[in-house]
Amino acid sequence: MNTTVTIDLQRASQLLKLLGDPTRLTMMKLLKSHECCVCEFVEIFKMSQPAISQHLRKLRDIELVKEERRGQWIFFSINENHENYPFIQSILEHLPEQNESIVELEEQGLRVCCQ
Amino acid sequence: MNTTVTIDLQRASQLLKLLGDPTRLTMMKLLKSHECCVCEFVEIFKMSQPAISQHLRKLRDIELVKEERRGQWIFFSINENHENYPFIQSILEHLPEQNESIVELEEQGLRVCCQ
DNA sequence: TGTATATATAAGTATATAGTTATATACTTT
DNA sequence: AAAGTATATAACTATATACTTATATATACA
Repeated sequence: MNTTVTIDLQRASQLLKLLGDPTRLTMMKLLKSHECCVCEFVEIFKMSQPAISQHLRKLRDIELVKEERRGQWIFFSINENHENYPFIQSILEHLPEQNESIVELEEQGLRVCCQ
Repeated sequence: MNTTVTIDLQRASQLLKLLGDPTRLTMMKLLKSHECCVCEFVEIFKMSQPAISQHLRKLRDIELVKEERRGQWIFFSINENHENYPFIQSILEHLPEQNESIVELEEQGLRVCCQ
């Protein structure tokens, strides 16, 4: 009896295509352990705000990430309830931790905290 | 002590981008358990020979697959010695077996055997 | 040697993708 | 209410991608 959950090939390739971009893949790895807002990503990736926003939209459209507004900021986090989260997680496991980017942000006083 | 082997993010996204195409992803899953030649893929995917050949070239360029000529045919197989094979394998594990395509080929007498 | 089969490659084309700039929207603060 | 900050979206552009068709190459076989 085989109880392994498999993912439809079309679906899997769609997810892999989305992760097949260095910016989005790094975002996912970062979000795995830290909530981040758009302006933090702008700083981390040294990319324009619209470029970051568009990457996040793709991740959100397929519901890999959730967003939550807190005041001016919109915080993004991993959607652990995603149907294919185990698949995503098994991919992210192979990637190096990205804590340095967060530490750098904190050192520069650019980490957004709005509690 | 953390002994997990991680993959550089640039490298990982490059691999994921390659797998982020339904044809190539299915090819990889098929090759995981069966050697196949170009003309078999042409039949399975109902795609033109150059289209198949070009997908296989991308997989071969990054050394995810090996090729071996036997007479007229060139057989492709998974490169289990690829540096990132564990990563690739952990992805393919989540995909449904593609044995049906092979069985169909055999039923139609289109499976190439050249021993 | 000539013809058929299998595969690769080159060149062209349509579409997808990732960025850009400009502008709109939403919230905060004064 | 006005100005500032954070984010989203629209429109545009350059490049990448996945095909196509035409042709070249390699092997098999009569």
